[in-house]
Amino acid sequence: MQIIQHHTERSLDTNRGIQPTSARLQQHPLAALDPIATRVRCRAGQQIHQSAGPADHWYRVVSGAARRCAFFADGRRQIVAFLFPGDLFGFSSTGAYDFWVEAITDRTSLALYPNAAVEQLITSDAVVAEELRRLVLESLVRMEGRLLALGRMTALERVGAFLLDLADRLGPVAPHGVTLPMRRHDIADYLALSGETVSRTLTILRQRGAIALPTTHEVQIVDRRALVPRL
Amino acid sequence: MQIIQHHTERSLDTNRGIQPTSARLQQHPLAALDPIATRVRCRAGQQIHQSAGPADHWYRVVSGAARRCAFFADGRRQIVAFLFPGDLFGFSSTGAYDFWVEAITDRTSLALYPNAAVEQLITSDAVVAEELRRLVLESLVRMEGRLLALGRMTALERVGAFLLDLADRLGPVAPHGVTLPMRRHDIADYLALSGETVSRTLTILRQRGAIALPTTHEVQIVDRRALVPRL
DNA sequence: CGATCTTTTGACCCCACTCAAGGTATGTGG
DNA sequence: CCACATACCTTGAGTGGGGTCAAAAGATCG
Repeated sequence: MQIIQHHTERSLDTNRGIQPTSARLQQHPLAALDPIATRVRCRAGQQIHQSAGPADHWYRVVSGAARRCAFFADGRRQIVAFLFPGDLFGFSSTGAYDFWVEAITDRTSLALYPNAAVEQLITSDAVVAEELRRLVLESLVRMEGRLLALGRMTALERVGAFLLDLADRLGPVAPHGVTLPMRRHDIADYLALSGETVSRTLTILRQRGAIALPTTHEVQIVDRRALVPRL
Repeated sequence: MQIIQHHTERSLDTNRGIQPTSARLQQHPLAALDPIATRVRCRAGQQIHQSAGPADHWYRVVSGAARRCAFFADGRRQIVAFLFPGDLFGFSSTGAYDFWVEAITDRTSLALYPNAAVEQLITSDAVVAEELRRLVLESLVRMEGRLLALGRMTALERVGAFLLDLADRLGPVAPHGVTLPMRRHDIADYLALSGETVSRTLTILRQRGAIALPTTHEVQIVDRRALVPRL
């Protein structure tokens, strides 16, 4: 689940005068709480948050990248979501599974918002409440897409869809080149594959001319249609 | 197939007077809208709703059971969720994929609430808004559990977890016996397996003494722990 | 009580996993 | 700047869990 993709264009309100909230939303839904937010910096691999029971904070990724993981007792790992700047998390942390959030890159920084303050903001500010409702619904829809991917797509389709999704999220400006901040093994655990299969699949896509790999962590999308599994 | 019996029986509410919200919530979050709700009855296999674009109604399952499916162009199917009495849906329908909702059993009946009315209720009634927020978050958490299942569980673990989940949802009173309203192939598309594998897996669980199968569609859970993949 | 659909079981196959080895990027100390 | 260590990535060979195809056995219903 990619928790949130911040749609700034939605907030480009022409009426600035009377609505301070919509002006704040040009940044992010919780901007009103920034004065009381805590900032945290992490290095690559560092654990940010472990959910044992309900979270006491909402988190917002400010810069860098993070992964939200679930572990089985025997070591199997599933990455539930990759988190990028603007993404919120923490609100769906129940203690059902062993969820971790870890930084992927050095210099990953986050803002922490106390749960109580967020809940108070939701009840007091209708625009924020609306925006958060939209964000949670959006992450639900994203989740359903991931369900299809993990359930019924082949390795080629999963990797293709992943690259397209990442290109949309990370490079709206340059939609044909993405820098993957995560390792192959992370992609594997995100797509429910093995690291070797991810490698092999990328090689196949390159040989087919669907993508180019200037460096190990840079991907250029050459033939977009070759990556889409027709639904 | 189209919806046939579209008789709008107004809900038979005994208490029509003004009630505090908390009293209404003893029934369900949208109870306040029951007076304007539409009732629909379906037979097995009948299509209830197809999402082409945002839905114009919220739905609540009153009785029976339904499945929410997504289809690929080549026929691959993934059942996103099974819907049972009390479950709400329709709110996460975006046009991204081809989602259908179909009745599983005869005499499945639903209540339809106009989108506009629901949204107005949300903004006007804080308790309802809170309750719905809780429900959406709950379905998000459920979804994350499914992601783990489809991503990293074996066939045995998926079927085991499915039976336990269903027992919790359908038989809180008699936790050791469940009647499965759906066919094997539905379970398969829910768990991202083949129908044959579901059959084989149930046989294995029976042979191991984890479950008993008095009839094809009745399951008794004999050894609960044998069904749990230790997380 | 025959027609049709669903479930079970068997035989075989394939996609992706595992194990393993070699190659490449990254970092560290001299 | 280089030598070395330590990741990480790629590629190959072989295996296995679950898919597909097929047929028989149950269920369901007119």
